[in-house]
Amino acid sequence: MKERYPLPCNIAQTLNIVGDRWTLLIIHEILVGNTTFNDIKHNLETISANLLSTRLKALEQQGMVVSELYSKHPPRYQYALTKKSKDLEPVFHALLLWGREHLDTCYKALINSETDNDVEIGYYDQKTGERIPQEHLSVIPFERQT
Amino acid sequence: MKERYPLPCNIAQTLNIVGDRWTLLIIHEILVGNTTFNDIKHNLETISANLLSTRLKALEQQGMVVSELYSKHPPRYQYALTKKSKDLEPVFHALLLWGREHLDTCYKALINSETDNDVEIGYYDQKTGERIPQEHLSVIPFERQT
DNA sequence: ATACTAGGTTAAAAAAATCAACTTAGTAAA
DNA sequence: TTTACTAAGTTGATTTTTTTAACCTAGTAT
Repeated sequence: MKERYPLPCNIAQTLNIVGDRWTLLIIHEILVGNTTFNDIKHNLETISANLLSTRLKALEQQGMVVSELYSKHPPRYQYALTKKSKDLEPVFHALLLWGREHLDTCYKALINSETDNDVEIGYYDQKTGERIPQEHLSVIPFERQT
Repeated sequence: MKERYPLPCNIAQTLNIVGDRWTLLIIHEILVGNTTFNDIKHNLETISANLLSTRLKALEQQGMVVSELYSKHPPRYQYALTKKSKDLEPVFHALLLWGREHLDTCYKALINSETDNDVEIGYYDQKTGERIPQEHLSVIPFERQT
C-alpha cells in the first residue's frame, strides 16, 4: 500500500484508507443497502465502472468490504461491510450533521425517532457513561502497549 | 464551483467542500494551531506549496477559512478558521476514534481529562439532552422550510 | 554583499480519474 | 434460435489533478 499521507496522525492514516475520491460514498451506499455493483454504480450516478471496481478491490484488501457470490446461476455478487467499515457510522453522521447546519441545500436530517427532535453529536466517558463537556475533551499522544 | 459529486445527499455535498485531497488535513492543522502557510506546509510534510495555496484559496471562497495580515512589516499572513470549519470537529473526532480502534499504528487517543478514560461518540437529543440509543436514530429526508 | 526566510507562483511531468467502447455469461422474448 | 438485454466487470484513450522542481519578491540577518 502506498501511503498518500505519511504523517503520524490518526486522521491522516484513516484518510489513507477511506480518503480517496468516492471511497466514503461507496461504503455509505453499501451501508444503506445498495449491495450489488450496479446498485452502487446507479446510485452514485457519475462514478465510472472501472473506478468503482478499483475501489471495491482496494476496500476488500483493507478488510473493509467482503464480496459474496449470492447466486451461482447466473453468477452474481454482492458486497457486504465488515465491522471495520460499519464503525465509520459516526463519521457519516458527523458529515451529515455538518451538512444539515452549513449546506445551502440540505437533504437529510438525523432525528430521534421517539421525539422527532434533531440529534446532535456528544461525547461520553467509556467507563462512567457520563456526558463530557467540550472543555474536558483532550487529544493525547498514544503509545500502543506491546 | 464544479460539483464533484452531483448527488442529493448531505454527505456527498459536504465532501464536495472538504473531500478534496489534503483539504481536511489542512483544516485540521489550522485547528490545532498551525496557522501560517509555512507552519501548515512543514507539518503536512509532503504537500506541495502550489496545492496548499490552491486549497487555501478554495477554502477562503467557501467561507471555511479567513486570512489575516498579522504583520505589516514584513508582510505576514495567518489563516484562521470560521465557525463553519470549526464545526467539523465531530468529523475529526470520529476519524480519530475510528483510527484508535482500527489502525495498526494508532497515534492519538481522545480522553476525558477529568478521568483519563477513553471517550466515545454518542448521540443526544437536541431538545431534551438525553442520550439516544442507536436504534432510535433515524435519517430522514429534509425539506428546507421556505 | 550574501545568505536566508516567508509566502508564495510557474511550468513540466507523473499519477489519478473520467469517458467510451467492449467483453462474457446468463436470461427473456419473439 | 436469433435478437435483445442485464450484471459485472475490463481495456484503452483522454482529461484532470497532483506532484516535482525551479523560480520569484520582500524583508531580515550577518
